[in-house]
Amino acid sequence: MTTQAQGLHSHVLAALGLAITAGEYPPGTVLRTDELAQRFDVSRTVVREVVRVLESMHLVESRRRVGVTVLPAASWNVYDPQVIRWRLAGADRPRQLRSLTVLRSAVEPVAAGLAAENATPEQCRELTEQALGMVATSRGRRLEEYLVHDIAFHRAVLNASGNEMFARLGDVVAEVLTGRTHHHVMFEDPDPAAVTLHVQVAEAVRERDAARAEELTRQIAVGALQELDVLAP
Amino acid sequence: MTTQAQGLHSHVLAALGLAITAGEYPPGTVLRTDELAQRFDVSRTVVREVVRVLESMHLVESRRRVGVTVLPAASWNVYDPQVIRWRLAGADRPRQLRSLTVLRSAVEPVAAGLAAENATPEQCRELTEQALGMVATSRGRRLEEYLVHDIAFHRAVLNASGNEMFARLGDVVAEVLTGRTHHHVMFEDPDPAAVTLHVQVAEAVRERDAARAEELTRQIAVGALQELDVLAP
DNA sequence: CCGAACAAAAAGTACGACTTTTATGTCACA
DNA sequence: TGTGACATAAAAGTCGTACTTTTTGTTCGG
Repeated sequence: MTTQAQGLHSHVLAALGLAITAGEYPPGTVLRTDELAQRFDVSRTVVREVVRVLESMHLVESRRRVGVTVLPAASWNVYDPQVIRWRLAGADRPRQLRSLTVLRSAVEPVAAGLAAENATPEQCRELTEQALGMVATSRGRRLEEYLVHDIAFHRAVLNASGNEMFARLGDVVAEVLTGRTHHHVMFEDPDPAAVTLHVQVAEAVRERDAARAEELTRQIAVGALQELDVLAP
Repeated sequence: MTTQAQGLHSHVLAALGLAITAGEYPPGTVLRTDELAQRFDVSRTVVREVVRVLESMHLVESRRRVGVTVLPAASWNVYDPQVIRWRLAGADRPRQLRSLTVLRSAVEPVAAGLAAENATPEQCRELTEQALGMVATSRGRRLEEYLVHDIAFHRAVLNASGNEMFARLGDVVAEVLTGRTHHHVMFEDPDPAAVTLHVQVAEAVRERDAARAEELTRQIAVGALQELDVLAP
């Protein structure tokens, strides 16, 4: 689940990345490549490549004569999808989910407003289609199907905004929505009010009403934040 | 300037990263490690480490029997500070600056609102201090000094928000502000209205007036966007 | 007590041999 | 002529070892 892919490299990378983001090694801990090579039973070459990647994520810092030092969480590249996945898989998943939801609540309304101005007819269609898909699957414990449409909807909004920085948050949103759904008690259907809001956002975008699209999306975001408060007090 | 640091690795990484993000290699281009090793006159070991890092940024993909394939811009990790720096150094700097400013305009107001709720006295002091610093250096072509305070101010807001995702955008904002200043004609002093707004934001945060802090920051953001329209029509 | 020479430790780099995967071309068979 | 099995080779992946470079801690002399 974490991050498969074949190859020794991936394996070691996942193991170390997960361990570090989980706080298993307190900041300042030093690791030696030789030791790691031995521990994972791979060559130093592989370990070095892994360390370089970890270094590019600012999870560790490698210095001569010292070793590989684990960096404090404050310097991690928390926007790296890989890092996000590791952290969501780890212990402080609730905290992480909250940070990301707050980020969403800032970005998505603005993105929706821009989408209303920039969306192509094709993108409008996609948006409407996914909103309708949400309606169709919003009742009868079809949460998994609903999730697919939900993710596709938000991704579509972000893409239609025409801003690449927004568009690239699609993966993040997907992770958050997935995490949220899988943390819910799976017997409850989604909030009907939220579903309606999504349909209305699609409408607003189609009608080029930027202000309304933004405001409606803001309401969705508020709902998501409140929901989070209920789950993790 | 781009990204110093010593070592063959850094050198090759910078060269390749810069070239790829500059669009020098169209997506789909395949590079072979042996060829690269020869071209940069380093060992295959070094090239492999570089490729691994590039791969973690989703700039390239390495496949057996095929080589290292350059990926389309849509899959790049555009939130990676390193990638941002490369792109800002390259040709489509204006586009990049605009994307990032739009992102700022979405995030910073919300961050300011949260800062009003969460800022520690220490953070309030820092905020005020930087705002005053901006005032002090806002006249008399002291743009470089002004920039330092401007960056520190926005960084302080993002940090005070208490949200780590926001906090980590400090570097991005720093890049944007720096880029903007260095692109301006360096004879104009900053807009006095903008300076005032910063002072007012500091006030609002100090007085725990979240709505006002948010609104004022939104005005700053609007100003930044308009300014961008003037520069890059 | 301080500074400079020194020694050791760990990462950085290089090279060469070997393994594994896989795209592609080939050949036989239908 | 088309199709599927098979062989081939190309390129990345992995490993081990030897050597270089930087950095730090220590020791020795002033």
